[in-house]
Amino acid sequence: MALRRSAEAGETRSSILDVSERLVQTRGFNGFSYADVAAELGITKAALHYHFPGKSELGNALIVRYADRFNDALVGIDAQGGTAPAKLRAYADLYQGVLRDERMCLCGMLAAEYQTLPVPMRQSVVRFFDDNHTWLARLLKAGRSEGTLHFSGTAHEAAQMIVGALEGAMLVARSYGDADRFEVVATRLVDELAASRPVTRRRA
Amino acid sequence: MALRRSAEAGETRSSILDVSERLVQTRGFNGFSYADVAAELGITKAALHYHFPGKSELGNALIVRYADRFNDALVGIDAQGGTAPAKLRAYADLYQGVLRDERMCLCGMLAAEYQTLPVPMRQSVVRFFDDNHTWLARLLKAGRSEGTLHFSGTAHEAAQMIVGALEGAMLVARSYGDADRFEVVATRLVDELAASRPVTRRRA
DNA sequence: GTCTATAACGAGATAGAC
DNA sequence: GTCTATCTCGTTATAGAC
Repeated sequence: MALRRSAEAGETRSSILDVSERLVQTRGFNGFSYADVAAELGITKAALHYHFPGKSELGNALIVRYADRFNDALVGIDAQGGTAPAKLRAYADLYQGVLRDERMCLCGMLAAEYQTLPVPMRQSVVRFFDDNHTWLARLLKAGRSEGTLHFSGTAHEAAQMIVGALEGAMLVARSYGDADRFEVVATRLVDELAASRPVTRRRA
Repeated sequence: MALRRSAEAGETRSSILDVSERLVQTRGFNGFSYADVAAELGITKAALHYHFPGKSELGNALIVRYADRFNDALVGIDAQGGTAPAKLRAYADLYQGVLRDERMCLCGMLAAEYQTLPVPMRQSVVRFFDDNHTWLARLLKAGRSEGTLHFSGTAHEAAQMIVGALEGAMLVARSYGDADRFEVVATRLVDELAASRPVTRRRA
């Protein structure tokens, strides 16, 4: 499809990852093929197999790169300072950016297909969620300490809820082709946590 | 695989739906085949095509049956009375029951694969979510009126958040093979809404 | 209603030339 | 690094016998 300029320094490799990533995020790991990627890049399937021996290796490389990029974004949020609620909003905006591209979170998509994934990919997906939970729990603890975030139960539980709520909101919003649906939920979620209110209840 | 007794009154048809439903909920619509279903039922693929001409028809029948069953459950919750928070908890328990079976919500799974689905299936998926939002919004409004549920914004927005949060919690919990993760989130969600607290904030 | 048989296609993957 | 050519298998689907 697209014209082919001569490949330089891992350019093909990253192009393959770019196209595959978009296809997985929109169609799922079981919903795209080497042929799709090859056609779009104007190369052959055999060339793909040179860079990634099998779909399993390609899939795992996708998750690792995605998780790295996501972690970089989290570091960036921490680096630029701001209040805990602002950081939480920035976190939600990461998801929103994905959805505005008409994509599902890569790992949210793979979570749906989890039982059909090669084992290495499964581990990478779980690691992605673990990293998110850890980062969020730290943010939530800090926010609670400084009195800017309020929630019941442990920070880790709240973190799990946030990740789940954002992933689920993306999942459903995509069926409506309506990113605004996500925005409403994300705003509610952040505002609920940032709202000043008494937290006077039991834990689960 | 399973032994075959002679088919009576639509029994084969419903067996096909049962097996297919489980396969879609665990592996996805693009992750199962007629061969899988046929093997498990001990019949041939050709027999499947007699009952459901194509995968599209089978898929749509799955959603319709699932949505009907879900709606029956909602009617059941309404029928047995109880407080709005109790009904909300019962709603969350519907999801939990699915997850304890190591399944994803059928329509949550299909939402992930949305862009690869035949158009009739897409419409049925959206209808499922619409029905859920409608039912929940009605419950939320009633709860707010009687002072047992508290939330900011419109009931419909809150309903969208609840559906998304439950779907997302299922999605992630399944990757951990840990239904308890869902339980924690569901309990938090219900408790947050049932908690008596001032609602003194702006809408999104 | 269910079977056998087979068509038609696409998937993931490999060998070996350039 | 990329190609052509090919292989093997799985998938959806149909024709026609029983």
